[in-house]
Amino acid sequence: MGRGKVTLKRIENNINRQVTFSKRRSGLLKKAHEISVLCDVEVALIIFSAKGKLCEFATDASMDRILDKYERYSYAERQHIATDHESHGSLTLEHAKLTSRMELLQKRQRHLIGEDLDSSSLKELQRLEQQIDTALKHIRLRKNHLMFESISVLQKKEKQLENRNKGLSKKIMEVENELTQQPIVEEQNPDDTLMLRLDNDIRTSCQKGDDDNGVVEEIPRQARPLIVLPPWMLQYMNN
Amino acid sequence: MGRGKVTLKRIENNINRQVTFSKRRSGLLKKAHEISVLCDVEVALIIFSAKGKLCEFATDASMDRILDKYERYSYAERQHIATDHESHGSLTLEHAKLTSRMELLQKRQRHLIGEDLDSSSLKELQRLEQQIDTALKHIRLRKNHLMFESISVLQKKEKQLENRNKGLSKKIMEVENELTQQPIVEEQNPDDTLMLRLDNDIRTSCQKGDDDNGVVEEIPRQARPLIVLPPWMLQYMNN
DNA sequence: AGCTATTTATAAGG
DNA sequence: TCCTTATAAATAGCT
Repeated sequence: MGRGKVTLKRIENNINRQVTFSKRRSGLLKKAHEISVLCDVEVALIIFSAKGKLCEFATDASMDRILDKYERYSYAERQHIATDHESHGSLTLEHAKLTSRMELLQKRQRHLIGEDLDSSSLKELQRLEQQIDTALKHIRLRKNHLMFESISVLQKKEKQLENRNKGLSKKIMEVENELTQQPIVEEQNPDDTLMLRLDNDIRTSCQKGDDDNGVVEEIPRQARPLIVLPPWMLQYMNN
Repeated sequence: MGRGKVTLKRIENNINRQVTFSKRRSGLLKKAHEISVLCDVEVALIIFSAKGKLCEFATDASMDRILDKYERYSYAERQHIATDHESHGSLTLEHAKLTSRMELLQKRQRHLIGEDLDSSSLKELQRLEQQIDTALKHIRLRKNHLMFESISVLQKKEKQLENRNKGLSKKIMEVENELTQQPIVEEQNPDDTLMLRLDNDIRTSCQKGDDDNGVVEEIPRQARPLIVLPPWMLQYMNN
């Protein structure tokens, strides 16, 4: 339909192709619309221009509904054909992969927390035991590190507070001496009464991780500071 | 284009509508094909007849690729509109959920094997340690169970073999005694030389799981059978 | 983008 | 559903 006959072949002239695209695109959209109205059917039309611009038409059922329907329809068809497509099929495929991977992870996780072991062989159990043993070492190492860190921070704070208290006491004494015959009030850090000296307890409980002997951060017994623990930390000392 | 002008309105005559649909459908498909070839663009056309029959056309890029592209394209557009569709959207949603869940699982798994602990607090580490400790107990319990089971089976077999050997020896002796002056051949199960008496080793190594004392299946020292291990099992006795 | 000669699509009828 | 044919529509090549 036009002054010349068309051969079904890509139009090489860039401009011509562009123009023809424009014209035919509108024609196609119009016809899609017409058939949908005249014949009362659902139509979805998607056109990507060479530059990647999207142009679409869909019956009022809306594009998504139609695509959804299409997916369900064609899925049902190829349910057993198992054709692997890259894109959409791959989402389904991905989904399946993820699900199975997840199941594996969950199973492994159950094993790691000591559940569901009935199906495991002796060899698998052995490997599991070793892995968990190593894990335990790492965790205790990290825990000890955190605890000692926390402890030394607290000790520093304590020192600072004590020093400040001394300074304050001194000042008060001086002030009181200046004001003749006022009774001397002894200042004491109220926290001191709550602190517990737990050097030995810590040393034992932190090393309680039996096999850890070679792994625990070794702080030489003599070099290690006298550790003073606040009571809330006691819970972390027990297994 | 036809003998009469068409008005854009649903064709009420059932037959006519059906016929027109048929004709226009092929026309539409043809035009879709033409534009895709002539203008070198991607086209996807989906038509559902009134009866629900599917009719489709897609450039050789394949329907799925184009629909996928469309999805991505339009997803980018409505990224924040957050329209929830039933199937398609939910597949994507499912996918996202699965992915994030998986990441969680993987993270937890890393923790369980003692990796990636830097971000964990003291409290978390404490819980992890307890959980793993429990897991270790369960695993060792199961391992011990399997080993003792295997051992007792082997012992039974050994007994049977020994008895059979005795019977055979006896028989041979009798036969030999019958045949005057034949030299006596001593029969011995060749496996006997490979067996190792490891009662003590087992008892110590199986209980080596330190904290297990209260958990290990207690087989009273005296009631426990003398355990004879085949050499291949030795590897499972060491940590 | 608009024009128009021409090709194409298709409505109506069998 | 397919064929025919008159005619409406679409559009190629120009401007």
